[in-house]
Amino acid sequence: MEEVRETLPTTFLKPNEQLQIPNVLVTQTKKELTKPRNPKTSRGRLKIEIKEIKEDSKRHVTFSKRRRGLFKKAAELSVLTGAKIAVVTFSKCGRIYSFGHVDSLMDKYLRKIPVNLDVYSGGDSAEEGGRPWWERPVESVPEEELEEYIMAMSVLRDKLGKKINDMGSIVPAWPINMMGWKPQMDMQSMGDVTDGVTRCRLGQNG
Amino acid sequence: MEEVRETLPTTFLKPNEQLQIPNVLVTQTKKELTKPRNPKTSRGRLKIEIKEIKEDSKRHVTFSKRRRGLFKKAAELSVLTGAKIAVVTFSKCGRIYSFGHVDSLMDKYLRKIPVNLDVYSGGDSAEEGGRPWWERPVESVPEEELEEYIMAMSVLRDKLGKKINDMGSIVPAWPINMMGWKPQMDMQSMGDVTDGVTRCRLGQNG
DNA sequence: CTCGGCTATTAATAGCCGAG
DNA sequence: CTCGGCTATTAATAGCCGAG
Repeated sequence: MEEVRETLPTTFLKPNEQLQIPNVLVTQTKKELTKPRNPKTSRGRLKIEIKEIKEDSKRHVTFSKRRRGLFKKAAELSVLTGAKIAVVTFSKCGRIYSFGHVDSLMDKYLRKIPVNLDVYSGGDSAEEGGRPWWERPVESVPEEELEEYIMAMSVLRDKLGKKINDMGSIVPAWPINMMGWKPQMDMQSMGDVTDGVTRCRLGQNG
Repeated sequence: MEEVRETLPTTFLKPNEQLQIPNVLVTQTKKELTKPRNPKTSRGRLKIEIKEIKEDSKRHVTFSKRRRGLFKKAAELSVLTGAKIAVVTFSKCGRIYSFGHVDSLMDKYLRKIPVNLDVYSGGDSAEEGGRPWWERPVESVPEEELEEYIMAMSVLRDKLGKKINDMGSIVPAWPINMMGWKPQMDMQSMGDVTDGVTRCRLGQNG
């Protein structure tokens, strides 16, 4: 694997901090500073069970790493097959990361109502039904009932598309950079929707 | 311009065919049928360059395989970190595959205007700018201009969410199964938008 | 032609350190 | 505490084969 110096800055984008552009020079310096590792320091990649990681710190790291991996995969797939791909991830803390084409639109309007639609009952009753949630059918969702709303949204989306097409015809597509966004909503309203969310990062500090 | 052959291009999910649940027994049988492989038959995974695959057949296979891989990754990330993830892939032929939470909504309304928004100029001028499209900034897109539309969509989305929340509170989330969808639009209208799309699978047959 | 299944091999990443 | 960078190891997958 080559030394991909990701220009992915400031992993999580704190509200008060400024974006810091990483210098390539620093990388080299850091590498020299770290003392050569003992031959058997790392235990290598360990096999893990696919279930929710309880420890906040660990989960955070995993989210960050795997999200990057996921985006890379998406990028590769897009280039290899010429497909258009959109990926959106909502972290438990409510942070939104996105990647891809349609994504740009997604983000823009999810920014308004981030957690509103994704109402979980609370815990992870995911695998209790015998199958994880992503393998369950959608039969239980009455599609017809939603048609009217969807139609309306389609019309709006159509307008939106036309407008953008009009303005930004220079750009092949108007993607968004890999980047974290803090949802622009108050913690209060978030608390209304999902109870545990606001306490995501407070468990260890408070 | 070639003519459309009578064979339906539906490789993935013919409208008249039923989804077939794979039996475990069949697997065993097949394994027995295949003769034991020569010790050095497979060359193993070969390193490939990340650029568009020209051969249609090969690209198709890659799309199918890597899409599955991507969805699996997304699923794992979702379970491990408790994040909500949505992934949408548009194949070059216009087929839509989706995965995840928000996704369900995405699909529903992308189904109406699939290729409309993702107007490519045509070819792959992706990497000409020095960077691939997904690493470019979005500065060139005037966000403010779109606010009104987005606001309108947000309102609609809000309503939609409430309605769903009202109806389907039993379901923890209303995901969509991994599944291929043929976009429900005529080839004509597709031809209006992107010129090359309709000729996706016709190059080798005619 | 088109796709699922099979391996050898590459690519992703879990845990660990060190710095801030 | 929080995060980037480093390896040993697991997980994904390119090409191939056989069936429909």
